Amino acid sequence: MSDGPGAPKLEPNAVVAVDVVLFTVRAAKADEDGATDGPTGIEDAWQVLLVQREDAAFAGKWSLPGVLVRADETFDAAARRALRTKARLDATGWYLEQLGTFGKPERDTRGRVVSVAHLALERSDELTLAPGGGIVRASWVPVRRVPAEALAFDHADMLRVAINRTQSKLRYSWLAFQLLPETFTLPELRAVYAAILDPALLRLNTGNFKKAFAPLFASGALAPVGRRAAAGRVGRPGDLYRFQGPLAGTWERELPWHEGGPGHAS
Amino acid sequence: MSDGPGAPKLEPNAVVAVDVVLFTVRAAKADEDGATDGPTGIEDAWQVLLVQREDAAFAGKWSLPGVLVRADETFDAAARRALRTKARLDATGWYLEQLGTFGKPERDTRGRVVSVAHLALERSDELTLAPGGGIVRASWVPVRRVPAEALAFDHADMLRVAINRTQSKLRYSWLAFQLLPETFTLPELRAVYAAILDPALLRLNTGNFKKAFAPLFASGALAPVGRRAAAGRVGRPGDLYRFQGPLAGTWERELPWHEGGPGHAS
DNA sequence: GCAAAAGTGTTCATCGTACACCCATGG
DNA sequence: CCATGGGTGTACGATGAACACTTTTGC
Repeated sequence: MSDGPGAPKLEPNAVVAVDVVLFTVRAAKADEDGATDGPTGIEDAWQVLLVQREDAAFAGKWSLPGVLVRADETFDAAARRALRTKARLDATGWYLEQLGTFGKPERDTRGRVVSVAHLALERSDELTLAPGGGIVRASWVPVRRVPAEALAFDHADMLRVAINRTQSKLRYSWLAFQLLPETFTLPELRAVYAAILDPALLRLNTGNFKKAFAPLFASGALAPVGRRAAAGRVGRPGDLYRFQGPLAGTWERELPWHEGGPGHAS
Repeated sequence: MSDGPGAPKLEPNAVVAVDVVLFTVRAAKADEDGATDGPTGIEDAWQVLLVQREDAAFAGKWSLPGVLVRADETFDAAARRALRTKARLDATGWYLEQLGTFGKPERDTRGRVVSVAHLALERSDELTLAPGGGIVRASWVPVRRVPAEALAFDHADMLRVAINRTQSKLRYSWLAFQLLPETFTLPELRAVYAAILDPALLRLNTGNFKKAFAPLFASGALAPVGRRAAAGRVGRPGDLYRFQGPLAGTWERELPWHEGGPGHAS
């Protein structure tokens, strides 16, 4: 609802906040925990930013970075401010979209708090996290290892919605390129899809993977640069590519590999 | 954001409301305007509920039904209440989902009004509209004939989002059945898709249309009843079917007919 | 019986998957 | 020079679109 202009001011009836689910894809850290990995751990490369607040009342609880929305502030601005003040991240220009609004009457004990959840995506190679005001810790946590119980409020619900949205959107949009550097190799691109959608994609034939992007190559949205990718440990380094298409665009058709990974025929 | 429990009450900083975009598919009315139709007019069958408020300040403006959210009310409940109090519709059990939240600081002159837009779908054969409190008119308006300028506030934005969401969701979910009676014919089902997605679907071969629902027939979610459909003007009446699957489910694959209608080959 | 509309089955082209082969780098 | 991994091209099978044919109604 929204009422007539010139009418008397309305009485505020709720507290409006924003929370941000910031995803990234980064090498699954083997530090800190030492060597606990069995397989490659590509599925742990998909990570989310979580913060831990000072309040003793929240001992041990993680939460998504969030702030109250200011009087003259858009949701978008508030979401970026949340990243700045809670994790010292400059989110200017980052991909950011609204996820949905969570407003169950009992979700916060301090009154009717309505939170507009947002989804943000950014590559994190060059980012450094630092706890902001009222925060003791800010960390990247593998999405699939987030313990739902350890999240404050209904942040587990928000995360679940963010996961679903990201996975679906990866299928019919060019979201993946937002998680890669300016230039990247096809194997790196494949890693993003594998981390978020299905690890089995890593075992998919390289040729078939490239063919899925044929329309992008045709339209020039995805263009090769110059060979070398600073050779890795072994094997031929991948060719470098650059993405220069509209991020918001959608595919004409869905991506070929549906859930369950490759190997459907025969 | 959301802060610690046991903390002092937070000061409300905004007015939270809900608005509802209620869609239906009904025979494009030829009344009122007399005979203005050239072609079939199937695209006018997709209609949205709009109301006109008493306030002189809004002379001539249409808006989506909406209400302020009460202290202990969920968004869902508020949205259904909006339909009840503005158009005398009992929306119990209707399909209802959250669309997104609109909160630009300047969208309402009476303060910071944040509106959670909702999408509702229901068949309207047995519905009767009646203006509710503060409303002078409640009408079904063909979606493609809604003049953006005639809508109050940012309701045109909400409608646009609702249109896109409905069209996409029609492709990978069973939303269409929500707009049909208990039993219906395949031609009626096709009419829903044609009205919302593409009129060209009406010229699509009946066999191919049915084949698109093969997985539904196989799973038993879509089952035949008994032949007769009370013969129409001419031609053989369609077989009657009943849908009894989960509404929220999604397809394994996308629907075959992509935008642009049939006739892609040769 | 003729036109119109619903429903059934078949054919053909397209596209996704699998597979075989070539190229480049590290040890 | 051999193992490993990236890149290219080809062949087969599944599926969607077009079409020919049957069934049922109104005039």
